[in-house]
Parts: sequence; structure tokens; C-alpha cells
Amino acid sequence: MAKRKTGAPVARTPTRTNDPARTMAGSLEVATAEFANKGLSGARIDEIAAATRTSKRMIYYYFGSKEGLYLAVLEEAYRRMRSIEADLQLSDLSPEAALRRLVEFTFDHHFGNQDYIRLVMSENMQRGEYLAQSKIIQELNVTAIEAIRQLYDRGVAQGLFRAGLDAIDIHASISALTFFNVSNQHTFGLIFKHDPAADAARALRRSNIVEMIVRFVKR
Amino acid sequence: MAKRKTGAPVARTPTRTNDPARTMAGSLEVATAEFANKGLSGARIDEIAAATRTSKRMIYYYFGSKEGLYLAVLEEAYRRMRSIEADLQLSDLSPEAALRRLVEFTFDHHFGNQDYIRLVMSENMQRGEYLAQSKIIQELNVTAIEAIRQLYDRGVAQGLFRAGLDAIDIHASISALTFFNVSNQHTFGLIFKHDPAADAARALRRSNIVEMIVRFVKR
DNA sequence: GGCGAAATGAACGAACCAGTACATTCTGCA
DNA sequence: TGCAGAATGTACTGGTTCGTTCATTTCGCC
Repeated sequence: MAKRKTGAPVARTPTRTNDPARTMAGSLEVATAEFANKGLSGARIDEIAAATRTSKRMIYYYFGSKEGLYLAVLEEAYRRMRSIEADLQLSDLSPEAALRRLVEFTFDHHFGNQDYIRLVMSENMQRGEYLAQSKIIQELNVTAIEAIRQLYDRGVAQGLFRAGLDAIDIHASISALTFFNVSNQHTFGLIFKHDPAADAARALRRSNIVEMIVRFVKR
Repeated sequence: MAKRKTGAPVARTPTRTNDPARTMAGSLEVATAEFANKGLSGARIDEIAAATRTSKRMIYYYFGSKEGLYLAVLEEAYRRMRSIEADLQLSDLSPEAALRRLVEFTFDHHFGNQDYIRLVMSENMQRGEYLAQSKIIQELNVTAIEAIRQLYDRGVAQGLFRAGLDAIDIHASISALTFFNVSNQHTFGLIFKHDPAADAARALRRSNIVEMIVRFVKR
């Protein structure tokens, strides 16, 4: 468990090990969970520091302020999201299959990354104030839109999809349906179907969402 | 502007007027805006008090704690929402017309009550912790579901809608599409179509959402 | 018209929390 | 191998914020 630099002087009491990269990465990871759980104003720097291998002093050293840390967390979350989304290979599927796969993937992905969802919710509560400061965000949704546009255009060309739709609009619908499913699970799911067969209910919801999008696009 | 109880003694300097109902109502109104704007942890009791005709002392007198005030705000918001939703007269429209009207209404209503949306977002950030304490909430969505179920059953009976769908699921989709349109406007709208012709874009979005729901339900 | 309870006002306190001053240790490089 | 700058530890502070204490005024009611 104890970590000791090889060849480090045996003397000296607990020798410190400088590792900026680890320090920053560790802070970011803990901060992501904290901000996702409690939002910007609810999060506590002291708590983040306590859960880290490092100290509050270091967080301010690297990120400057609570807001700076929050912005770094946000950017990192978006970055991660984009890198995953890029992996989808839609071009070698038929338009409809590609669309189904995209929706299914988005649904699963949102469900599997609730911290990301909560960060986005939090940022919307701040009216996008911090996101507006960041360049990196702009690129994210644009690539998602592009994927849809290509797939959609193929579908129209083949006479499978009806023409005149907007890729942005389709993207908005997919996001809305899959995002809400996670973001509002507490106020919405509170009323009905609780735990019993939650997996089955989710699978049903998933297929309904796919169906809804496909029906909207098809001729 | 100055208020003076009729027949009150003319002597005495600024005579106080006890008015519990006004005090509570005023506090609730201001608190609603504050909580909607900044969330539970971001809101400040002192700021709420400062914006009221009354004092912080009174807020604690009536609501006990910050959380108590928050819960009262939440319940009041839900109550108001329910009373408005009940006004919809769907039974004398054809099933499809009724469905369209319901979706349009929900869309407009969410757009016009952004404080409510933000309160719900906030509550989801708290994982529904406070909503769970409240009885009144349960009833709200149930009536909305009932309205859909009736309309849907009529449509199925007339052979217009396909059978086998779940009213809750339809409600989820309507809510998701219309809620997201407001809740995520900042992180989503940031990238594309800004102010120019925002109204036109919203109208288009609205009709697309209606279309999507109708297509999903129809045979 | 007076009495007890409800309602209100002003100021205070104790905890909390973002951010910092000061001192020390490590590390790459000359 | 020694030094300059980067990285880190400790302890503190100044302001904020929820909640309360103490005292007073108003109101319903008999």
C-alpha cells in the first residue's frame, strides 16, 4: 500500500513525492463527483480536499478558485463525452439501423453517466454561465449534429425518410427523451413504478423512445 | 400607497399592521423566485427577507427553517400547476385533436412557467428528497395521466390509435420533450440558433413535438 | 377595555467556508 | 552539487449565513 520512490533516501521521515499530474487528476475526479452530487453552490471545497490525497491549498494552486475548479470539471466531462461519442460507426449501417443505434446508444450512455447528466443540469441552473466561457463545448454538439445529418440525408436520398426535417431538431428530440429519463427520474418516477422490474421498465422505455424517433423521421 | 387600518388610533408613530396571510404569501412569492433562480443551496434567506415586506424573523416563525420554506414553495408550485392543468377540456374534442391540444398546452405552459421548471430541476438535483416528504405531489401527475388515458382509450376504441401503449409512457414523452425545451435551453441552445427569430424557432419546435407524439400514437 | 396568545422587530452569535500568508520541501537543470 | 522555481503543508482569517434571543406590539375575544 505504501508508496516509496525507488532509490529514494531511506533517511528522512515520510518523504513527500511531487506529482502534479496525479494531484490535478485526483482533484478533478473527486470534484466531479462532488459537483455532480451537490451542484456548484452546494459543493464544498473542504469536502473535496478531504476526499483527495492532496489538500485544499493545492486545489487553489492549480485551479485558482471554486469556479475555476467547476469549469475544469465541466470541460473535462464534456471532453470525455465527446471522445466516447466519436466511436460510433454509423456509416456502414442502413439509415434506419443507424438511427436506431444512435438513439439506443444515447439512451444507454446517458443512463450510464449520471454524473455528466447532473453536471449539465447544474450548469443549466446557472443559466450556462460557465459553459459560455468555454470554447471546447461548442464543438461537442456540432459533431453529434453532423452524425445525424449524414444519416438523415442518406435516408432521404434512399426515399426512406421524409424530407424537410432539421438535424438539430432531431438531435434535440433524442437528447430530450434520453436526458429527461435520467434527469427527472426522481420527480417523475416518484409517483409510479418503483424498483420492481425497474430494468424491464427501462428497457421498455428505451424501445419506445427509439420507436418514437424512427416514426417521426420515416416517410 | 400608505396603508392604514380604518379607525386605527391616529396617535402612535408608524402603527404596525398584523397580517399573517399577507406575510406568508409574500414570503412564498419571493422565496419561489429566489429558489427557482439559485436552487436550494444557492438561495439566501437574508436576500429573500430583504425582498419582502417582512423580516427574516417572520420567515422562521412561519416556516421553521430554510428547508421548510423550500418545501412550502415546492408544494405551492405543484398546487398551482395542478389547478391550471385541470382547466383543460379535452373530452369534447376528437382523440387526435385532444392529444394535439394537450401537447401544445403543455409546451406553452412549461415555457410560460420557467420558475416551476427550475424548481423541479432543483428538486431533481436534491434527488427528490423534499418531494418525497410531500403528500400533495402524488396526486398531480396521476390526474395528468388519467387525462391521457381517457383520450388514448377513446382513440383506440375508434381505431385511430394503435393499442398496447402505456399512458404513463406517453406522458413521459410529452413531459420530456416540453420540459427539456426549457430546462436545457442554456446548454443546448448555446451552440446554435440564438436570438434571431427565436419565436419562429420555438413555434417550429412546438409543432415538431406535437407531430412526434401524434405519429407515435397513431395507427 | 383588558387579557392571553399570536405576530412582529432589532440585533446578535456561532458555525461555516472560500480563500490566503507563511514556511518548507522537492526537482529539473546548469 | 547547488540553486531557482515549482509544488506542498499548516494554520489562519474575514466575511457570510442560518438560526435565535430578548423585547415589544397587535388582535381576538370575553
